[in-house]
Amino acid sequence: MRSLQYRPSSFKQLLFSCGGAQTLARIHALIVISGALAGPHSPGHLIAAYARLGDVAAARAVFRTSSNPTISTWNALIVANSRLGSPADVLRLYRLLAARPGLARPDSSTFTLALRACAHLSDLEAGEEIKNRAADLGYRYDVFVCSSLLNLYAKCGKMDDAVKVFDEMPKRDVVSWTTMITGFVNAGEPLEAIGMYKRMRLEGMEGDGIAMVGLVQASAALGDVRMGCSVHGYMVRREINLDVLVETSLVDMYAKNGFLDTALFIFNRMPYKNVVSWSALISGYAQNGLAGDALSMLIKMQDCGLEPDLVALVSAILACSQMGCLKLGKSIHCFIQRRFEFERISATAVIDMYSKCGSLISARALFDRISSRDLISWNTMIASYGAHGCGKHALSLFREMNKTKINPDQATFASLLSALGHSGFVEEGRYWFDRMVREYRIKPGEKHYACIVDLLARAGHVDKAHELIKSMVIEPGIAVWVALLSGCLNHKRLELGQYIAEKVLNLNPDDLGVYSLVSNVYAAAKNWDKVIEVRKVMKSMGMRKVPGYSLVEVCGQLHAFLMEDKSHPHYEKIAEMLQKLGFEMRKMSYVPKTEFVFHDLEEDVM
DNA sequence: ATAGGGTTAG
Repeated sequence: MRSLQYRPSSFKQLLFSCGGAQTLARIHALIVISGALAGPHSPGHLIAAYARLGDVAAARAVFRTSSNPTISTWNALIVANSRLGSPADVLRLYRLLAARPGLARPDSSTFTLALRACAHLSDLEAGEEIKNRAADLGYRYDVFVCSSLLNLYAKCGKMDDAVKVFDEMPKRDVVSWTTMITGFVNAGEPLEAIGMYKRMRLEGMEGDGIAMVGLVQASAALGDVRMGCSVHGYMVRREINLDVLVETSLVDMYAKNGFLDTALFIFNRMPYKNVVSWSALISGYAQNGLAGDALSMLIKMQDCGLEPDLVALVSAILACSQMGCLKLGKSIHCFIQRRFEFERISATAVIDMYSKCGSLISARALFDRISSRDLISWNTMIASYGAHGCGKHALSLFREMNKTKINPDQATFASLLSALGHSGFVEEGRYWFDRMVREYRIKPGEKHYACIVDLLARAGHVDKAHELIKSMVIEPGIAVWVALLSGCLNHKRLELGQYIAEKVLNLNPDDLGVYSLVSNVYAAAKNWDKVIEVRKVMKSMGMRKVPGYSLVEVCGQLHAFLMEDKSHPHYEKIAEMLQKLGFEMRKMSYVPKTEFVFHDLEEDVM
């Protein structure tokens, strides 16, 4: 370093390669001693070096020593603020320059930095102003300026405007293409994103790792693991560096779509993982119903010394709702409240958890605390009422929702119709189904038909339900037929029931409950050959599949009950209580339907 | 030599 002391032009290189704060301080000292700052050399590089280390205070201090800062010196200071994540300060500095032309003339870097700050703040208005100013100064078609403008539009949900700018660009590079790809992914248009990539390849441009992240996300959104896999292979073949972000997006793509082994394999081999990588895996487990694995991963993450972020905790909440772990769910909720700001997404997840764990009151209390509810928060609360058999509450909440600016979607109606059905509100159900189609212009899907068929069939309108199915535009699936079938059973329409049962069996259901219903229909019709046949299928399935069970949490302890399961330590007491309850219910004139149930079950429980 | 695009959740 001593030999460099008197050669100020070498400082530039030195500053660029300098590693730590201490080295930088020494170089700074040398620069001061050599008198380089007083000379014609701009302190921009020194400021930039401090910016790279995130030391804005030092960057500012150096800036203040400069008497006539050039635009690069200004830019260096702006970068320092940008690095620190202070977009408001970036804009403040930009405005200072814009307001006083005598200071220094903003260049492409200045505009780019300012536009990026606007994207951070989602400030379209400021962005437009900057864009116009940039155009005036001759930067209208600058690739950097345009790319940051594209990004601003994309972040503000203005893909139409982004497309306009993009199409007018005379030159595009990998960044501008990638901005469009990512923009479409985030806009929920993965097919458009893929289309962009194809166009890019047609123009002879190769994508890099960041572009691949966009494609991996698009594959994940489409549930197209084959495509995701080929993107993965492409990166390996082209020796694109698989950094944390790329690998995390791969873990997410595989995990989300049920390929948890693959996801875990990649995850385990990641040389460096961060909180986001862990969260991606945890959410993958939770989304695939592997609640236990999700929770044990959360614990493992903490054992590795990492603090779970909100995403990991929301996934853990999801796991709790699947397992009915009210106590754990509550404590995670408290943990979230202590550490994070009140936030809509996590609140909605917690509402769902409380509801699924049986605590409807807590769910509603939290719903009332959300000040700006969105579609999903409304849908979740309406579905909660439905699941608890509170059709009235679901309907009145739905009416309240209609007073807001948020329009119900197909999920809202699926929840509403199911709520009305479970409460036996036949007329209301038919009424809202009708309005959904006519007024809200929502095309009924499988779920809606299943709800309405269930509702009609339950109320004894089996033929009407059958007619509705025949009038369906989409191919009726298992759910619809099962709804009708169960109506047939309840109303002793066994001739039709057997015909429907046949249809259901032909669709190869994957659900033991469906076979059980089919078997009951045949049993009611005394078609014993068929009963034996179906039970055989069930038996072979039972070996492969985990049968459904109910869970209840008592004092933080989970108790699971399977069909015909006597393994619980307090089985005797429980059976005794069940008998008592059955007796009480009969006294209140409730007549349980046991006539179709298998004999062994009948003897055991009733 | 300064600047633009990237990972997880209801």
